[in-house]
Amino acid sequence: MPELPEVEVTRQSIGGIEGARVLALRLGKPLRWPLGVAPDAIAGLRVGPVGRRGKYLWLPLLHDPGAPDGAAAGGLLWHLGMSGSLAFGSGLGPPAKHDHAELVTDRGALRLTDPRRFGAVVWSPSLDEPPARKLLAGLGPEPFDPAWTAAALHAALKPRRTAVKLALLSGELVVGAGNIYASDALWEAGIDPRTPCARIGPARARRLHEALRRVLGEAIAAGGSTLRDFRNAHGEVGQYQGQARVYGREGEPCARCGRPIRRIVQGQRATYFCTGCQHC
DNA sequence: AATGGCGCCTGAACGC
DNA sequence: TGCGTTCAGGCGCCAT
Repeated sequence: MPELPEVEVTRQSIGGIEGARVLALRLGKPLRWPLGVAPDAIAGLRVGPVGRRGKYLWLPLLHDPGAPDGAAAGGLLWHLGMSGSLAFGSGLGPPAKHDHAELVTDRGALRLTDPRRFGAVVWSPSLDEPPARKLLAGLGPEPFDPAWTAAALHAALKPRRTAVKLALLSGELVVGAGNIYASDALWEAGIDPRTPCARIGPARARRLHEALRRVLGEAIAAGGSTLRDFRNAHGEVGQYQGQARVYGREGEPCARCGRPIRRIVQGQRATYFCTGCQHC
């Protein structure tokens, strides 16, 4: 579930953890990557403001002011993988089968539930040092960064020959669009998902730039998409799936031209689009 | 260098 | 309490 909107909704819903003191970090079955630090080593640290880069969450952990070793101790990089979600609260109950990480604080526990265990919690001394530096290297620009312009998108498209849908999924053009929002943004922009990137000129790049921001922004406002597992940290489902343009709507009429929406496979992933109003 | 494909895991839905 | 197959929203790694 988690693409940028779901991760951002999660970030916003765990804001209450800022300022909490870490009591313990408990791990269940192995996640995608090892934690990289002894869990005991972070006890006593304070949680700073939660950040997001692409589909990663960054939970800064700080020493108390005036501590001899400075303010920033490091932080935890969280990734929700394909099936992860976070819950935060003081009454979560005992961990269940798919709860594989839990940061216990004096304001409640932050718990990662992740059936498929493609998610991760990784310690890093900062975002600019390994392992965070390596994990975040190669990520494209943030879609809502004012510095990310239509011209920048066009320049990033120009040297690529791959299909634009696949390029969007790679996160190199811009971060955050996964399978749902890549399909929907391309419908919004009227671009066939099979179009080679290099064939997209400035006008269509501008439409795609606008479409990505619109679709991702609407999805955040809708609380994300809940196809199966996703919940925000308060346990609430998202609503975007009900307003998706094309994702998951094979055979239904296109909202713009009425033709049936088609499903194809690109890079072993489903792509949904309208043959009537999306052009190569 | 760029690109395409694989595999990590588990659970649900489907066809037989 | 049927069983085997297919599919699922991510992403690092490998071979080409």
